[in-house]
Amino acid sequence: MQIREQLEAIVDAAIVAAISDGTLALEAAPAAALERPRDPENGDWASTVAMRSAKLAHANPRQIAEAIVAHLPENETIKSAEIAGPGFINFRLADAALQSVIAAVREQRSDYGRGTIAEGERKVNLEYISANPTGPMHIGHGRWATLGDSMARVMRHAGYDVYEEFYVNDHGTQMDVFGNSIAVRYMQLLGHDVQMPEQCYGGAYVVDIAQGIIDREGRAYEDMSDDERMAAMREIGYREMLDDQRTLLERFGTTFDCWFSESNLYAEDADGKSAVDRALEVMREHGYLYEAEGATWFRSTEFGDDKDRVLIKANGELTYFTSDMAYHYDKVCRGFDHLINIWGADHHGYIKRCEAMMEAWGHPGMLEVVLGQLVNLLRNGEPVRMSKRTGEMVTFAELVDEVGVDATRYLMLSRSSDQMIDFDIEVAKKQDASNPVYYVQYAHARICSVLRKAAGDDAPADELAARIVPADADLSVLTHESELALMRKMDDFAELIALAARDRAPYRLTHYAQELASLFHQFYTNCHIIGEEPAVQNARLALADATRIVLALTLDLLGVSAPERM
RNA sequence: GCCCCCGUAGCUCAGGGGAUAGAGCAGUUGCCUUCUAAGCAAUUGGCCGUAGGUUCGAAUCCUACCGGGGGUGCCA
Repeated sequence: MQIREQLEAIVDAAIVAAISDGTLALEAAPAAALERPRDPENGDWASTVAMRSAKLAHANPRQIAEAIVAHLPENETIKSAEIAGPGFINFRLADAALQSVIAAVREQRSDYGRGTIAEGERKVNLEYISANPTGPMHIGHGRWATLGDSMARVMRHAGYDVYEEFYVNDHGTQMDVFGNSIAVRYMQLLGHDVQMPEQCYGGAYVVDIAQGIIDREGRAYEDMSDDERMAAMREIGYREMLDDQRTLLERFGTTFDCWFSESNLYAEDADGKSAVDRALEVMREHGYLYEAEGATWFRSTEFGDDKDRVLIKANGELTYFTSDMAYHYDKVCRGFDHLINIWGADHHGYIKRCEAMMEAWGHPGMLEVVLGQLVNLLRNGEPVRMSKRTGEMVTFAELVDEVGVDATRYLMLSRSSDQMIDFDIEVAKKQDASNPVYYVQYAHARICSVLRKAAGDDAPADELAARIVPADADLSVLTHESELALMRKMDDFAELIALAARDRAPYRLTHYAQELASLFHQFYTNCHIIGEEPAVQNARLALADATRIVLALTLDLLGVSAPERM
């Protein structure tokens, strides 16, 4: 049990006791209302319950606080409880209570801070990136990749059952346009005088794809009809783009449980019906479809949307929204408790209609859209739009090539998703103190170095720790302020995970990692480890090892590596 | 017009209704013959955009306004 939970139970008991013997005039027991004081002078934990319940209890907060303190049961957790200011109850923890964190971390290892989520909320579908397979991913996709991946890791640690999904938009006219773009380039490269039509994909990568086809298969497609050639090139280009995306994301450490193909929504089953047909049917049964101006509309204004939305255009084609409706209907049918989509801020106008369709099916609130603000790419403070190599938009792949996975992930994650990011390539590349990722990794590497030194050999850190740090080390000698501060911070971990998961806010872990690293560096400076008398050395090694475990775990949840040497 | 995000130190940003608003960077100054100086310590720096409201208590919640960014297709 976490220290906070123990303390909460003790305070709850005191409140109940004060109420039952009439000292406190309240009908129901208020919550313990514990928080970490900003200033450590005010104790390890503080309760604001006295001030919160002053009105209901018709008493002044300090009196209430006194009543609660007087009823605190015997325990080994609290060293002192004093009343301060307008009615805070400031608790100081017994050293032994704080020290128990070290044993807990070293025992639970990568399970430290794991939580549980109740059935009925647990199964979550998380869809993110979903870049079109018609071109390379850009910087924004990099942000969603990092955010989605880390969110999944953090939510899993908090106890959610997260299913990660990438929606592949491989249906629709854009694919034909893409195929045609490659075909035109192909013919041009073979010396034919054909013009690239308007609204085609003009990027250099399209030429690369066409050249690749020529390199592998030569003139095999030269004599086909335009339609046949377009269809063939569409398939080749699609495979190539999808492979590129998968390869890059794997290298970036982001994997999916499912790559969901949009075209599958149009595949007919034994009854000759597709997922799209069925989704439309269900919506019609619910009575939210109508015909007007030759088109079929979804009455989304019923649920607060600005205007109704077209599903079937007057020319008989389906809109993109119809695909999305079928896709989400499919997700609902697959039995998730909750659906989360990560979108760029430029898609925010699309949210209302999607929420509307969920509500129309009787699942209000089931879809949650996490909007991420966009990324501005800079180099030395100057905006960069163009890649030096291609003269086009800098791609995500180029960014990872230049900056590296760890620094890219850390910087993308270090800001709240509703904060716009100015990503400066040159700053990201710096391997010095201005780059927080190295500060955190350095703390981890430093601990590993201490373990190596203490053991006298170069085995991996886990092995060294198991060998040289006794599991039952006497921790009572750890009473230095920088030792206690480190333990307090580690005790905050479970709560951090629960909050970061709840708020879909993995960026909080970057701040935590920096704080923990900073506290370790202070401890390292103030408290020597190797060469102290054995009891002290063992206890400090245990503390350092626990810090190593929590740092590595935090970095892992961010998808950032924890190097043992730097 | 309507919708979303942002406005806190010179810069980039934290701040789950609580005490004297924090961190990193940048600036200044110290600390390596001892476990990694990619480190530590000290110091400079604030009408929390403005005005109201709710509250015992507001940077935090509500309303209006000001400033910056984005969105508002029978496109995909």
